[in-house]
Amino acid sequence: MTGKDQDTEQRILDAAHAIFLKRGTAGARMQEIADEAGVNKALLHYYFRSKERLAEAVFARVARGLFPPVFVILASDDEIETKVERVIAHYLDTVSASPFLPGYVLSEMQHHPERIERLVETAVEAPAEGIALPVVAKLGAQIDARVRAGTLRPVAPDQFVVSLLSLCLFPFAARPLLQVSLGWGQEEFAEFIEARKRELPGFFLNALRP
Amino acid sequence: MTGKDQDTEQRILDAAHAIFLKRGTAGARMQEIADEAGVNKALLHYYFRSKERLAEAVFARVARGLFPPVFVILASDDEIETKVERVIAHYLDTVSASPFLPGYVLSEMQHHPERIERLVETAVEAPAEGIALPVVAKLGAQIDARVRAGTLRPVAPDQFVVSLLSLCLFPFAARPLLQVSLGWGQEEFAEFIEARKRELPGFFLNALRP
DNA sequence: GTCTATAAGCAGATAGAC
DNA sequence: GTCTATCTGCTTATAGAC
Repeated sequence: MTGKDQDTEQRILDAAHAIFLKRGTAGARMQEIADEAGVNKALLHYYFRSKERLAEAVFARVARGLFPPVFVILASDDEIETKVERVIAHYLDTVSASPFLPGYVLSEMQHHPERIERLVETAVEAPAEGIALPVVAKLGAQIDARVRAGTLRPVAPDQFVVSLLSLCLFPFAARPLLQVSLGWGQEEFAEFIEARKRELPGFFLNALRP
Repeated sequence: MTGKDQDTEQRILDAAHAIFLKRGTAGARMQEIADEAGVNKALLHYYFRSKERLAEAVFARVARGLFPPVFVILASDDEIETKVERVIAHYLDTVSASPFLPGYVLSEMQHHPERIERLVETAVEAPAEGIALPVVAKLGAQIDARVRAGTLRPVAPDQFVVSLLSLCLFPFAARPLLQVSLGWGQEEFAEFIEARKRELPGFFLNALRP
């Protein structure tokens, strides 16, 4: 449990992470993952038994890193404005470090929706139907109160959340399109994200003004 | 050129469209496409020579249907408000009919960015660097004029376009996640899009208020 | 735990009859 | 143009030595 085997399993998982994100699960090759990890192909099967299971492990790790942290922010007791600012800052900062991430997650979700279901089931203790419903409900109450106070424009909480995620994640998923159609390189895209970090909070909060 | 061969090529392309969108290029099998088209595997190679070429043909057709129409709207002489309303209506209407489309395009772009380049090259007569730059420039001038008139909040035109596309396309790409995490079925998602059709224009235009 | 060697299966592609 | 049959190569997965 300690020592070399722990290390190796982690190295394989990291390697699989890198390769799966770049090529997608279906396009990735076990050989390439083994090379990236600096071990033999057979070891991947020793630790994860099949490509399918390895893919599921990587997807679970990535998805758990991408969504729950933001749900925590949205479920906190912060003001709406603070939540918006925190979510935007969190996403644009963290995802900048691995720009393939949103595209990978969206792609895998589309081709393997059952993975999300399994992921939700093995998550916290409150699977029920719709793991995000409590967060949306709380957010809805918070919005309602502000609307009654006349300090917020009415907006459905699910639309609110989806719009917020859209504005943060889509630009990364569409990066290849943006770079080609606008003639950008790596640097221009990074600048675009930097500018977005500054402009998006104001844009979004302005949309919520009554 | 006329008669059966034209029909067959089209049937194969339609079948490939259906399968590639569902499974992704790497995950799709030529056999499944042949079955869907009601022909033999060998015919796919007769018409398209290789899986790669067939995939490229499908991607080109899909991408040309998804982006140019919206660029036409954005490049028109309509007022900003009208453009926003038209783009939202167009996307939410057309994409509702084939909800796999955004996820497919984003996924393929990520794994085969070179396809976008080839697509842009073989497009209109003005490839240059950045096929969308003229549209963004024109939009930028239009925004500037409105800002000087005090009837619009300043916003960078590229951020404007990306945000608009984000809000329209991301919800479809994230559909599996939304359905699972919010406990939705097909119907609830369709209702969500219907609600979005009504709410999004007001939301977005409110964000642009000075 | 980690390797080499190999099995087993499958997918893309072609040859050739009709 | 369309089919059946087949080839070739690659990929996952396992067996077994160390």
